Amino acid sequence: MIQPMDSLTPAFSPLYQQIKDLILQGLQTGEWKPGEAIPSEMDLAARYRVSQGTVRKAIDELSADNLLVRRQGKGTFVATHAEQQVQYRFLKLQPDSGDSQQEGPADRTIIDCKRQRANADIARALSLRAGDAVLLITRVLSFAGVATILEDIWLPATPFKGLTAERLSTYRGAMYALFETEFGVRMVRAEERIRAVNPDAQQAELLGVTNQAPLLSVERIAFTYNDVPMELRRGLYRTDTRHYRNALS
Amino acid sequence: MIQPMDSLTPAFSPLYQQIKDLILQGLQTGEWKPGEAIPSEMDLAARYRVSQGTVRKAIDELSADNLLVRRQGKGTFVATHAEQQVQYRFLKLQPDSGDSQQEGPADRTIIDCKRQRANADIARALSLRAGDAVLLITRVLSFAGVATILEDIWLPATPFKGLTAERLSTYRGAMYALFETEFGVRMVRAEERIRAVNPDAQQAELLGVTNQAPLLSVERIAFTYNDVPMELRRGLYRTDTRHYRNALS
DNA sequence: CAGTGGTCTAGACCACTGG
DNA sequence: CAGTGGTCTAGACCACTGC
Repeated sequence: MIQPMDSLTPAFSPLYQQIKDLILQGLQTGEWKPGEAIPSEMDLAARYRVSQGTVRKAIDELSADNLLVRRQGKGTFVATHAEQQVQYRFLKLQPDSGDSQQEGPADRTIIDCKRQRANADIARALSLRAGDAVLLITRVLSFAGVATILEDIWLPATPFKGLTAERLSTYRGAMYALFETEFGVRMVRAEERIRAVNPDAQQAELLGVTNQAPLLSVERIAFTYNDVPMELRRGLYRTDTRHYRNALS
Repeated sequence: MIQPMDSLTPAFSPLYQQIKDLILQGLQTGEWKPGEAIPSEMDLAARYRVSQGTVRKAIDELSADNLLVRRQGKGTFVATHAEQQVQYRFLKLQPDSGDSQQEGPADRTIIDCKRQRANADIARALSLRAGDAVLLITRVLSFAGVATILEDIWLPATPFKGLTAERLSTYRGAMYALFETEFGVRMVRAEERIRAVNPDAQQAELLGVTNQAPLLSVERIAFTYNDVPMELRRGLYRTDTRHYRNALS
């Protein structure tokens, strides 16, 4: 039940926070799908019996978290990885000079896609049990013809049942867009751990470098709604003509 | 002059944006110094002849940018690098296991602090002219007794006139806190470019690693108010027991 | 033109802090 | 207790979109 602020209620939360949670629920249950419009602020205000300003504050925060996108005059939309200007929203590797837009899309080569049992590490990262089934995708990204990123991607097998190397190869668009449209899994945020490492012989071969070449090791865990981890990525990045860019504030 | 919204005015901006700019101006001119309280929302509303809600929206955005900090019941304060829980606000290197808080403060050793003329690279990064005077500080940070970070820090000589190795060594607290209190320079945001590299012989020596050891190269430009660059840092990070952590959303 | 989000106001009341 | 920021409302009007 929606409750106005009240210090006597043991665990009270502001109204806008409750509205935020209700909207979030609509997103998780798929009532509103990525790319679709949610009801207008006035409609939501009527539905939840609160003022438009309260709904507005809830939507403000959700759109600050990149879960919703407001478009003046049109409506408020569920954020999506498809139909986005930038090809890779979470990839921070940029050319040292010039714009990553102008050089055209990366060339993606699937090396492998197989079913495995998760070891302890993988299971912990994905909140699974050791031995649970996972998919392991290995691929290489090349920019301007140069192999630059080699990554292993682990996905829990159940939500991604039916994903094949074939489907990955033929899909045009970001992998996260495919996850949305084919499996209903939307990645919302991610955490990365970065190190400097040397590749092993096989990795060096795939990236066309020696095994003394220093590479960036980027381990990413991506989360869907509700902070549920749905992907583990371990990438090796060449940084001889590119760099990982980060903004601090 | 403060203007309400009006489509006929050629370059109009929302009232709250104008208030935001006015507050920003007070921060830049030092009317309100780091750590101090700014006037209450009601006072500012009266001063600028707008409603409290409009002031509130301006402060909301400034505090989202980490320029102000709200404290319910007390007031709104100018953000500061001093009196902060975390020792290093911009340093994202964390121990692989455990908390960076519990292991105690880093040991800081100043290797060198000298006056130089900026070369083209340094000058461009700091928006100076080649040949302008800069300070170059070289230091090593050690965690739990292990030399982990070696960094060169370039500062424009004029605003930091009088900074010495002696002062840097004796100051207890973050370097950015010293910049605030002694030179009135507050760092507001920063950009980093990260690569994997090998050290040269001298760098390897200072970090106690071989010159085949892969290291993180972190180049940071820090900005004060108004996007003015005031510091260039080039750091080498050991990542054998630590990692650079980043949150993506 | 109607419908959407965006701005602004005035006023009420709540929650938190410190004297 | 007074003073601060935090929440919530109701209503007005502006700016943008698409029909």
